[in-house]
Amino acid sequence: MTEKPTFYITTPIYYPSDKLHIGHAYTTVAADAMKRYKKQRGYDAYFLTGTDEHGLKIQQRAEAAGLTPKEFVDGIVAGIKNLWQLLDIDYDDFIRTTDARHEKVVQQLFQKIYDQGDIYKAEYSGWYCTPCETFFTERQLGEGHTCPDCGRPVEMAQEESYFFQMSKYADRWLKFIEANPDFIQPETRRNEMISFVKQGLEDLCVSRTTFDWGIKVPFDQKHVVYVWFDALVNYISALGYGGEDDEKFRKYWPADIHLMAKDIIRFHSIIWPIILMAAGIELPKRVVAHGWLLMQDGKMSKSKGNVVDPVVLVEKYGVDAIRFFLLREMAFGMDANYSEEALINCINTDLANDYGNLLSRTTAMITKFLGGVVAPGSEGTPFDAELIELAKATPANMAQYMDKADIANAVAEVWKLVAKANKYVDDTAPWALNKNGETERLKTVMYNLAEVLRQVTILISPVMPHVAAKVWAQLGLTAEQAGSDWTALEWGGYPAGTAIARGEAIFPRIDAAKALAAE
RNA sequence: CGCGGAGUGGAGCAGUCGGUAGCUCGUCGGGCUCAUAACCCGAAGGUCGCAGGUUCAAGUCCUGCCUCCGCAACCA
Repeated sequence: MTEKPTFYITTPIYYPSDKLHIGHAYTTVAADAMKRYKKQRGYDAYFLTGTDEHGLKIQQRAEAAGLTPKEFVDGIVAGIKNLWQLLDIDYDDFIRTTDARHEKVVQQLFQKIYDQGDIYKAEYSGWYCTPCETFFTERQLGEGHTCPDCGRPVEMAQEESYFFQMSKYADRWLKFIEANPDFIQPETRRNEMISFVKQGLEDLCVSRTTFDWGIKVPFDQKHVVYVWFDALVNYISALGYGGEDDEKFRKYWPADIHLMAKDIIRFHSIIWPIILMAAGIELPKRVVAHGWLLMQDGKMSKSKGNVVDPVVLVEKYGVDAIRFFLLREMAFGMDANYSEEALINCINTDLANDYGNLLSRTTAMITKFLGGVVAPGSEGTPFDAELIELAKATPANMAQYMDKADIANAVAEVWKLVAKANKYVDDTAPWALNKNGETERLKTVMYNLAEVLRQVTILISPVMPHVAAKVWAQLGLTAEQAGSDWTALEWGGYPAGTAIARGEAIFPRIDAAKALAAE
């Protein structure tokens, strides 16, 4: 037995200071769809997500709630795992930065890099808000040098910190990026990162003494490891890097894709690779940044009170519909506008009218005209050839985008086939064939439609994991007969002579006025 | 002169090497009647932010300007 090729994909680890919103859901759903797609194509795909649980903000939130930080994050993490279950996220591992396995690796790496002289002690100075115990950058400050959180004036303060000598690696980083033009995607982000590094890199502050909810610096217990040196390491600590059992690390690293939103591309494409360079570890293959879901009034944020809770949407519209909408609407790397109207419109047109209705009209005709049994007839026409040709080309068309993490266009390719099938119904006019008693021809048409539906459903199931079961039931197939991976895409896989079973609409149309009024 | 992105028919977006401006939704008209008032066909609607420049030819390249958005290290 030959080894399957591996595919390792990650989402960022989320900060559990609050419930997650639809944006987090987007990142995770996208990663999940890519993992499922790779699995379909025969890869040994591994998908990691998790939470970044340290830091002052968590400590403060916990205190406010009268809990220990660990108790506090345990509660939030339970909610996050629940959300991923609701969204059908098939992750292979969930790393928490409070896991012992993670803390060990962070300390080990910190020590190693310190020992080789790339971490040094110095004074950190910045704008400090004493009540909030937080440093802010010039840009983060409010009017007249005030704290963006509490609004009180901030002051210049100093603190002893450890610094990671990133500046030393800037040239090596630039050379690496030049040699690996696809490392950062999309290209506009790559250009952004290059120009950022060319401006000159500052050394990174990697420890703090102003709070203690974090991983202790191994050789200086006063200090706690600061954010990125802690969080980013999750991608390898979860694989058992540096431990006695590092089988997963050897198998899956380097990661194929680190997926994230554009705001944290810098950390993943600059800081993380440089940490790895310093540690002598191989770099990931690609860092992919997607855009944001924007609300009518701009960026989603707690202060604007415009965050969208994915749980509510899933309960209202169903998992498949939400997943489909997110992945279809968001053009690769770009921001997209979110609105519930757009969501409903997407469900009604793409899912109900195009796909759902295709299944509905197909099963109705098979039932009415052919007594509910599908088997190919003996007569074909150029219309058939055209449809079959597109069906055969669609997987490759889809793959061309999917392999670039451009899910929206990948879905669009599948939908071209759905549209073609709807047109095929009009072109062939099965009701006329029925009237004229052209049974052989009619059988062929209906078979082709059933087969296209089978193909489309397999192709779209990484995006909508639930829909297949419903479609198979209506097409009279068991999951085994229908097939689930790309080897099942051979044209003609629908078993001849199958009795179908008409059913309820898989995606009922939504009355927009009513749905929105029910807010 | 801090950095970057965006400005294309009513809305949301494509436009690769410069060569008659496309897609989805919406609107209007027609067709069909198998279907979830769904499907199919057709039409209207754009001086491609503004002003210059290069060119036989510019949404596409160059210069300047205007508007909006994001970003400097714990908001996907």
